[in-house]
Amino acid sequence: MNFQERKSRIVQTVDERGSVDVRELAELLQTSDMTIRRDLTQLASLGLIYRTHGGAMKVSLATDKHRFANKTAVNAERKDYICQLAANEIQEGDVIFMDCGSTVFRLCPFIRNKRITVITNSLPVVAELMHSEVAVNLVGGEVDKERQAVHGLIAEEHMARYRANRAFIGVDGISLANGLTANSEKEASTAVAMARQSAQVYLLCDSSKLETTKYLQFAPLTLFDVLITDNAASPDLLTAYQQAGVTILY
Amino acid sequence: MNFQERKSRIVQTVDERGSVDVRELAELLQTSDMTIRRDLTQLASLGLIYRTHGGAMKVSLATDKHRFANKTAVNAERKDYICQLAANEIQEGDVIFMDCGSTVFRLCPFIRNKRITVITNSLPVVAELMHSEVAVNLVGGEVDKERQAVHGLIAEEHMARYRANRAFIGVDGISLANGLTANSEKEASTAVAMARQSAQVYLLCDSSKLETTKYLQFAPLTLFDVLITDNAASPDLLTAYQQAGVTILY
DNA sequence: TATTTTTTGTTTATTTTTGTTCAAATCAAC
DNA sequence: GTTGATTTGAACAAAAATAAACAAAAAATA
Repeated sequence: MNFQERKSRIVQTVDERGSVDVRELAELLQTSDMTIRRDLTQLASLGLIYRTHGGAMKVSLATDKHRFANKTAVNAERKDYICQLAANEIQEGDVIFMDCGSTVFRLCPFIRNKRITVITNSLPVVAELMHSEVAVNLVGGEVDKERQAVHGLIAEEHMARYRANRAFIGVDGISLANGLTANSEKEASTAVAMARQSAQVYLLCDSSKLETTKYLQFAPLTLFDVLITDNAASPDLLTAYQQAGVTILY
Repeated sequence: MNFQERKSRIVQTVDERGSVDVRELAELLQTSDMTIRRDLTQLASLGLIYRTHGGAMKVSLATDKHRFANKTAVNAERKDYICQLAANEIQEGDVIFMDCGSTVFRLCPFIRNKRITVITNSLPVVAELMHSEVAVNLVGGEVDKERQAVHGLIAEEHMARYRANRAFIGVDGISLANGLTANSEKEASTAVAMARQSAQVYLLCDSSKLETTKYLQFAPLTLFDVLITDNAASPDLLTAYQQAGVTILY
């Protein structure tokens, strides 16, 4: 068995079974774990399979969300810490925008009992606030099933009709050099639209996202007024941001 | 079983069953409670599930659909018969309005696999069509928590932006003498707004509602083009309606 | 055949994931 | 409210998987 053949059999096996682990493949193909690992790394870089810790999966089974889920430690505590800070900023009677990011979603439990109005394009946020004290205004337009959110032209027109006291938005990446970046054009334009209509714009961003850059550069750091992050961020980094004129809460 | 697969299966199980507890999952996936808890925290932070004390729930508008579902159970067979007739009217490529009535909600299973666009103000309809072939356009505006729907000025403006081939609307009462009547002003005005924007308007109305009158008289019989009802209606009654110029499908 | 290149296997240190224990938080029933 | 049972997450330890370095084997080339 030459190594081309071995690799094609790996792809075949992964496709058949959906997922396999290194040990199984080594057994099946009568070779060492290390060789399998090397093969998997290579095949994954070609996009033929999706590499997991301990094995591999069929690409189609690993949705974007799961792919993200499988990445290292998405710190729930950090997000909750951030959301607690964010919730403290909210006043009774406020009208606030909430976008469809996963960090922003976690804000829901902290505002359940406040007498405020939330304008959002996120269906999970609506579901979460359905039985709460909060008055909800849902942004209309085309439903993006993947993100469980509403985006697009009509959605932006809708948002332009309202003025809010605060907007809470998330980003995929933020850096001093490249400003705010995102993985998706849709989320980016929604964030901008919400920011435009709000007196005070809060960026919710856990420290792991600081100084990371995603493919779409969509706004400068001046889009928001306050960056809320967690206390795991390095002090040097925070100082650098402050010197660049960014107000930080942590 | 690698850990990515485990997380996929957790999400899958939660979606299937609606809710599960930590112990069950640990048993099912042959792992420890702590591992399950860690997975749940992570998945929850991504918004894929909703973490509860002791387990997890499906994040979906469907979470509190049971109340609505109970309402739909009244005259279920008649309604399904009506919906089947309604679904037959729909062509591939159509754009249709669906309002927030319980009869109209039951149309969802019949259109899951059609390549059409649905414009609706009903959150249960959106939840139901989230995982279907149908493209969904959600009407924006203030969320009416009691009816799980969107109503109001902005909602009507939103609907006025679109033209549809067909509208499927429900009413609480219909009679030759009083025309269309409703229990709620909100639902009535939505129905009228949808009718105005559609080439063909279908009224879905089980026979128990024929010749009943509710408190709000909101439109004449000419609002709609076709009345779809069930075959439990008395022939005399149907004849009377036809003589009054109503097109009936049953 | 000898030499180079490529591929594979082994060892080791590092990283990631999992399991256990225990104090604190949460929930439910009173 | 208070109590008591259950659930939780933090800390730590154990297990598993990984990548890097290097050596051995196989293949390609001269």
